[in-house]
Amino acid sequence: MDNLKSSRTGMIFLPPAGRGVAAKVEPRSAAGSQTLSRGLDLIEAVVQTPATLSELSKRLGINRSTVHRLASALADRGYLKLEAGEGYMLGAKLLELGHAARRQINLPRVARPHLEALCDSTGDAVHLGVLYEDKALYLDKLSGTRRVEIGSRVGERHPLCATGLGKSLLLDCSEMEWLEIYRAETGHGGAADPAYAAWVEQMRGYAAGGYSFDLEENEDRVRCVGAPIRDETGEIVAAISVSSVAQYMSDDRMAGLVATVSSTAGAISRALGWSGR
Amino acid sequence: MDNLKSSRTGMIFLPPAGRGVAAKVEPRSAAGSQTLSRGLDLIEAVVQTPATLSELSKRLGINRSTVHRLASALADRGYLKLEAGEGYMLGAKLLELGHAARRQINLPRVARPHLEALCDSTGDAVHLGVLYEDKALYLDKLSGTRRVEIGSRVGERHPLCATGLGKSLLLDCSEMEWLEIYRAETGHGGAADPAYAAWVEQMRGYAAGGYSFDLEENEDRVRCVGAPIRDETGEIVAAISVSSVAQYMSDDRMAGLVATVSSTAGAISRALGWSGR
DNA sequence: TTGTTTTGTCCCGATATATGAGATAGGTGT
DNA sequence: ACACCTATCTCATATATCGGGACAAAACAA
Repeated sequence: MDNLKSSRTGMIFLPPAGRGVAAKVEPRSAAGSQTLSRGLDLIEAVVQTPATLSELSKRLGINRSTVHRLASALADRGYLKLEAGEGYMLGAKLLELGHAARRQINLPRVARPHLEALCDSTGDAVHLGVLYEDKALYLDKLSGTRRVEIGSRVGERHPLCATGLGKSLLLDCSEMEWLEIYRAETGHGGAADPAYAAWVEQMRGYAAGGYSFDLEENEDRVRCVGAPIRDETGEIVAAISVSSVAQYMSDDRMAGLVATVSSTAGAISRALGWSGR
Repeated sequence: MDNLKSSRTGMIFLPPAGRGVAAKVEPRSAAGSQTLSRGLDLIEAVVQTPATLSELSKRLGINRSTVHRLASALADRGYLKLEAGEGYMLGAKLLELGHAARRQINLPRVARPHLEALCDSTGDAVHLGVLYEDKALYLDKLSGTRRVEIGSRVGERHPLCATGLGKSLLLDCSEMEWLEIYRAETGHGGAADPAYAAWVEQMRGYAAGGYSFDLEENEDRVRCVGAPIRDETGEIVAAISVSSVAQYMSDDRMAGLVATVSSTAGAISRALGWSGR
């Protein structure tokens, strides 16, 4: 049985998370404030699965009394909820705060420092973009330190199938969606189209590796390395790319850039609440 | 200017929240643990707008040193983030926790106790439902204590336009959407249709009041009072209704039930992170 | 430039505060 | 009936928190 999903609201009602065996969680650095840190440990100990008081006490290595005091304080304020027969679980306040956080955390500002670091370390032009109306919309651009300037501006929309950034936005799509998008963008494509077959073959490799290349496809003599940015749901919500003219972008250098770009994309993802990999 | 919204991901990038004058926040009950409570106060103090150390110190009436220790502890763990020139703002960890909370909090379980209380206090049948494929899908049902049984089951799908529960699911829709849904469901409707005009007139009243009635429209001799349930975004994600045969549902009694049903719906909404009204 | 007022960060003694052992009460299952 | 599980409460101890104050750096004004 598939999950019930309200077609209009998009809210999903999942079955209660299973009560698997929870690994002993190593409490984080008690930096600064023990009590506060323990309280946060408590919240995070319940992320995977609800737990009773003594379970939490064992996991965190804290006295039951202390756990009780902290947990009830958290429950009083809605950060946890004591469910009868289930123990403590995450509370509704966290939904509210998560929503508030999403309003405050905006992608361009969060990404900026990471993009600057990437630009400094590579010397090339760096782009940030999102999917918008079946195009890659550029939200930020940093010119590299090379002589040559890459001709692109914030606010411009570029093709999805022919740019490194655009391809990264599509890495999680199904092959059916790839076909649909490719057709919409190029006007051709299909099982019999050799150009499409080659493109899909490339995309499979990119999807498996979590990065993407642009080999002078969109603009002559311009090559890019792209990587996707994910939010707290794991969904791809944006992408970055490093671009330069072909003379600075040998195959070897591009292969080496993959790790760098992926690492930056991962850091931005984590700043958006992503907790994967 | 409208906000950029990725058509595929649905993620919205809002401009940074304005730095309005923030009212002095009265710290909640320091029940149990002062340190932990203050830490949580700190988080909640930056929900509306980012704030500097001394701003927070003033607002909460806590020494700057203490605020600094707590705030850096929170920042270390991602609950807050110190943005240069902006002060402290909500951190990415809250996105992660909000997402985890959404997986744990499932509507039927959260709603159950409230529905039971409502059923006990009214004596009538109580339903919980969501929008699913242009119908109202019943997720839970409690039979009342009356002799007569309302014939409906969990898992059934009922019309949107002719039930109290269904109408409540539609309260936030635009009039254009109302027309569309009404047409799809009844096969008629339009500016010239007197039945549709009357229906829309009723819906306007319901939308303004935040409740809905079913006056023997769906099933003969059955009347209902419905109210919408909202999540942390304020969106209507479900609805409840109280149903009984007409002999127990005088106009006066229905008018009186509005407050009761709305109150229950509000309580469930708050358990889903809603912070409105 | 210089002076003024922010910002975040750090230190350290006094004491308020969190801690944890243990006891209690209410369930649940055998 | 029992044993064993919850969550909750009390209280003496000492520890971790508190807050005054000092600091460097940055932002701002003159």
